[in-house]
Amino acid sequence: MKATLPGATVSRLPVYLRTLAALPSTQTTCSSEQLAALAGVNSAQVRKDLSYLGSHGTRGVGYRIAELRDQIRKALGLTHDYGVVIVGAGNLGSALANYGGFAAWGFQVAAVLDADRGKVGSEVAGHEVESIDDLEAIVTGRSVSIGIIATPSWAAQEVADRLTRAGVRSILNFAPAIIDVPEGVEIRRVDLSTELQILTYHLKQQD
Amino acid sequence: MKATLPGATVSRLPVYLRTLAALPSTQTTCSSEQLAALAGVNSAQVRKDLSYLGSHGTRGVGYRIAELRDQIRKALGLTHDYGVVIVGAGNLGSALANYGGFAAWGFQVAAVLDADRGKVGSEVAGHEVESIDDLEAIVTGRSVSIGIIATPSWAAQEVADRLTRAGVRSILNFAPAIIDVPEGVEIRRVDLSTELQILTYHLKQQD
DNA sequence: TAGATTGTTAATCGATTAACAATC
DNA sequence: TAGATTGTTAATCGATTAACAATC
Repeated sequence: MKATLPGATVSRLPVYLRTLAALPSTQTTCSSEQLAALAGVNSAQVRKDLSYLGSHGTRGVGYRIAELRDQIRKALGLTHDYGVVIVGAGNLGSALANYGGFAAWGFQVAAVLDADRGKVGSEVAGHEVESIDDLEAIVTGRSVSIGIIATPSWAAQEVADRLTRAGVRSILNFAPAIIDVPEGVEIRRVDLSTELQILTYHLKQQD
Repeated sequence: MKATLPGATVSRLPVYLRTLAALPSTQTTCSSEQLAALAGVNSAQVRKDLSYLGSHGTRGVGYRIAELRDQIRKALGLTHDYGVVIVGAGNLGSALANYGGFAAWGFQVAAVLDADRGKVGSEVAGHEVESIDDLEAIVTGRSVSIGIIATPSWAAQEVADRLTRAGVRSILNFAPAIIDVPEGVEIRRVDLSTELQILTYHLKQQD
């Protein structure tokens, strides 16, 4: 396997993984053509992506599904569980905490934090909401490796600073703010209104 | 302005818009260098993106903030309001309905729908949850142009089919499913576990 | 004028995809 | 063998960015 995969390939691997999971369990092999159709991409792209994994399909046959699934999981680092801390116990934080898909992919919610004392102690998705004051202790003590920011925008940068100082190197930011993080920390942004605004651009184009 | 903007430019425009909004109100012009630093991109890229808009900055000075904001809004089609229907009143649907940023950018939640009769009639973010049976009537009657799918995966395709048949041409899909839509319908996917899995890839790379 | 900053070119980089030899 | 499908090449496409003339 190549030391680093192209970024576009990395972002398609999860899609392939979900596509494979949706295949009927009677099927044991799968062609790049079928995978491409289900994932909505080009079949040459599927083959190229998979070739980066050192995944060896069989010419004339296709890829063995079970083997391919394992290779993708390994490439993505999904071979063990990751502790996740959700910061912000509002509607979004609660929705995330309740998200069933977490555990299925090896993500364990280690804690749900909030700055609002009124929320601390209440229950969200089986987790007692804890105080953001304990962020550092929780990150260290519970081996948290991923932080999810579901706070208001104005609080996002400070939360990110505290997370990174505590050793978190991967952050998913749902607040509509651009956040600076030190070198070596990976941050991804999921922004609802950006998505909506991209949609409106395309709506406008159609008129 | 060019008839169509490069895709990458379209997805950066919302970021510029938010960056401009965060600038101190005493500032009236802004250089590509400053905008780039705040948005986290290259300044040549900012200038290129803005040149597509026919936006004319002033050499030696920069861009007039108010004018630039209006041009970006116009380019994105944010000059009028859009009706949005949220399908699925679970945690995620509720979080979306409660999302404050909607109205600020001209998105009006026209309805929140659910298939569960137990949820119909309950209140979510000031909206009485309505039955999914009325989807078509609501889309047509309330001029809905954007559909948000916040249902379980297995229901996502059918909801998309019903939305597009009712005339919706822009869909934001939060269900972790690949959905087929007819030509001319724009669909964007926001997938929490894909984002997390991309983060784990980078975590793995650092070890 | 001198300094600053745009708008645009041209080079580069990375991603996509058609095509096909290799081979099961 | 004949048919199917991979793995990879090479062409193409689109996006990024350094550099700088234009010009406020």
